[in-house]
Amino acid sequence: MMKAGYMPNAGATLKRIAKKSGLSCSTVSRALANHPDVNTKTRQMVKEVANSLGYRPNWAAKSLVRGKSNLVAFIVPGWDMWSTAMYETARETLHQASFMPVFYPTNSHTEWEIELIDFVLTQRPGGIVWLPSAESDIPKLAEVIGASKVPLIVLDRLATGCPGTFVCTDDRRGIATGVAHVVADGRRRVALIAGKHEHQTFQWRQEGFRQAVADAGIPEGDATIVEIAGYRLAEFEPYFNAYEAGKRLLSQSARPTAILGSTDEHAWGALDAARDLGISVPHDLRIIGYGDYIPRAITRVSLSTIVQDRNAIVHQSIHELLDQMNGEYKAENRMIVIPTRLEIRDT
Amino acid sequence: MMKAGYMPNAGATLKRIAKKSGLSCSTVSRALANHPDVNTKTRQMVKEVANSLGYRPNWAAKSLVRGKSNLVAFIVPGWDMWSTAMYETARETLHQASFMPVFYPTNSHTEWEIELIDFVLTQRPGGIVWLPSAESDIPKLAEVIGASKVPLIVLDRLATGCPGTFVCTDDRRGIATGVAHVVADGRRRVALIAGKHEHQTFQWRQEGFRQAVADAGIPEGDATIVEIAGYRLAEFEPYFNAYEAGKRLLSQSARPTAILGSTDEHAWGALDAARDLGISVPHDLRIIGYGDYIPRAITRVSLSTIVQDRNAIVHQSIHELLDQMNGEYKAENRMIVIPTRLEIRDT
DNA sequence: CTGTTAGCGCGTTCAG
DNA sequence: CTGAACGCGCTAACAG
Repeated sequence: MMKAGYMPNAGATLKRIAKKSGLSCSTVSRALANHPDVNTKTRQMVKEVANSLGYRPNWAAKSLVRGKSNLVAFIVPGWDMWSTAMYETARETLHQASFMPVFYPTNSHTEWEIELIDFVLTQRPGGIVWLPSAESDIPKLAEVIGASKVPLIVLDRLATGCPGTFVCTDDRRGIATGVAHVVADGRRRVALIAGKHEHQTFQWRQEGFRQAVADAGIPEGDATIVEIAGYRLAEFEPYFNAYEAGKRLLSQSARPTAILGSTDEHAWGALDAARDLGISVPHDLRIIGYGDYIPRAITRVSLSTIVQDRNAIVHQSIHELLDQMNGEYKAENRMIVIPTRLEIRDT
Repeated sequence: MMKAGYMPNAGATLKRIAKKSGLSCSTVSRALANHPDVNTKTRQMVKEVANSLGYRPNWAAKSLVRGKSNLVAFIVPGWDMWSTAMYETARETLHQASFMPVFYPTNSHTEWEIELIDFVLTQRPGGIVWLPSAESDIPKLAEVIGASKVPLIVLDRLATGCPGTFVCTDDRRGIATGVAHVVADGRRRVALIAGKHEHQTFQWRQEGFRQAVADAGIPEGDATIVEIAGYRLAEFEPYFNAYEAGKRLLSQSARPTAILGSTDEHAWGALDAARDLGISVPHDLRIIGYGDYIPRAITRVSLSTIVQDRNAIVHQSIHELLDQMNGEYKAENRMIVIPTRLEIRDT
């Protein structure tokens, strides 16, 4: 019995189609599923009846009987254009494999991410692509997802003890490329504005920075790392905090001649700090971001950045996920590293 | 029988909990649903067992037996930050009403939007919030959704024959406010860069413009409307096309001294055209957008714009939707108009 | 090629 | 307060 309010699709169901066309449920089911062994005429007829009734299959029933659904859940930061684009890119491939990508935006609030993942598991998805938000309690969530045995891809983070596949970019080398570039450009006082979260990937970016300045023979005092707090992308916290950090850095007597960000937002904050202090970029200051997910069409300045190759990341992820879903299990904690590419633009 | 690949939650189910705790399914069901007439101790025990088994209810089964699901589907342009923010705002309210908001991003491709809506209906959602993408075939889709009898809110568009509630901003007056402002500022040659789609809401913006310039006594030749094509937000088509249009407009001998956009992207395109032509904004040219959904933190220039009050829109929409879902049906084709507010910033 | 039957996991009667 | 039985809409196994 429908409860109240509305009667979905006027209650068009297999049974009703069966009755109206004088067939059995199974035949109707087979006809609509394009099962081979069903008379072409029958199929035709069934489809017409279904159409006339405005039939739309009941997804819940299908998932229930199958023991799992055809969903592939993208649990990703909602405000991050990176993730939206990723979803977009993944769609076609998944669709061909008759999976339905669904986008579950997180908002850098751990409690919500927990609740969301809980709900997603409730839907028995065929697979999960997870880009943990900066604040999420990765170990705990990883355990939960792990226990559910759903095929899992974790993006841009490392979650030890989590049974999925990790797809990251080469953080250390990425940042190092940026440092090498500005050093080659004659900048000998460099700074990194780094996010203050403990995710492995951000630590690697710091490591890459340290290593690179050491390799370049830059004295310790001339290489600064500023850790800033602030996670909420939606409120642009990383940007605003980086702005403040940038102002402080650039107000020093011996101010840096190059600033790298461990994300694009960080670099952007520094860029605006430079503008407001009247420092000319790139002449007096080089600025390099990391990620390439700020839409250039509306920024009026093209940020130079270490590009994370979205297409490669997504293709690898989806490929890997489909493999996992097909049971072609590869190994525990497989890790796929995607190379980065420095792209020099206006800064 | 689970098919293959994985066994969701190690197959923890009501029955298994029942067996392990020596109770019946129904008791377990009631206990977990916090049904009042169940012994407190029993409930306690059941919950512990459930927990130890890593039980997670099966969403499909629940939806199936209920005849509909607890989903509220947001079918909205994925690249539009407006919609992400909206989803975010709606979340809490819906959650309290024990609905689960789910975000289904569209991409300005009609075929995909059709497919998506088809899928969403398959999930028997409790309600739908729909912001039709620029290219979508509104009448057709409206009919489909209408036939499903799912409570529906349509945002920022008008879909005649569609049985939902419309929530729009006051387009005519909004644009008119913008025109009045620049005229009061002494600008007597004004242009509107308008999207070339036939959605009612964009027509209204054109109407508002025409009326306002007439009211201001501006001669016909000094008021221009440029219709531009290009829908795909993800590729910033509106921006790029507006940029070209802006260049053309501003290269005329008697160039406009104020340009309004019928969206923020349009205004932004004009703004960049002005920059590249060396025209000083706002001194020699005023530029006003519509919408206020370009994130100011990364644009380096704050666009003056006619603000669509997101909060009001969302609150009204969700309120209305919940009413509809509770069966408090109001009228066919109710229309809610949210006032706009001109906000003057850098342009 | 088609019909019959059973059961997916859960909520909901109706009896106790 | 608890249990037994039924059915939601659909697919799959087995007969014919």
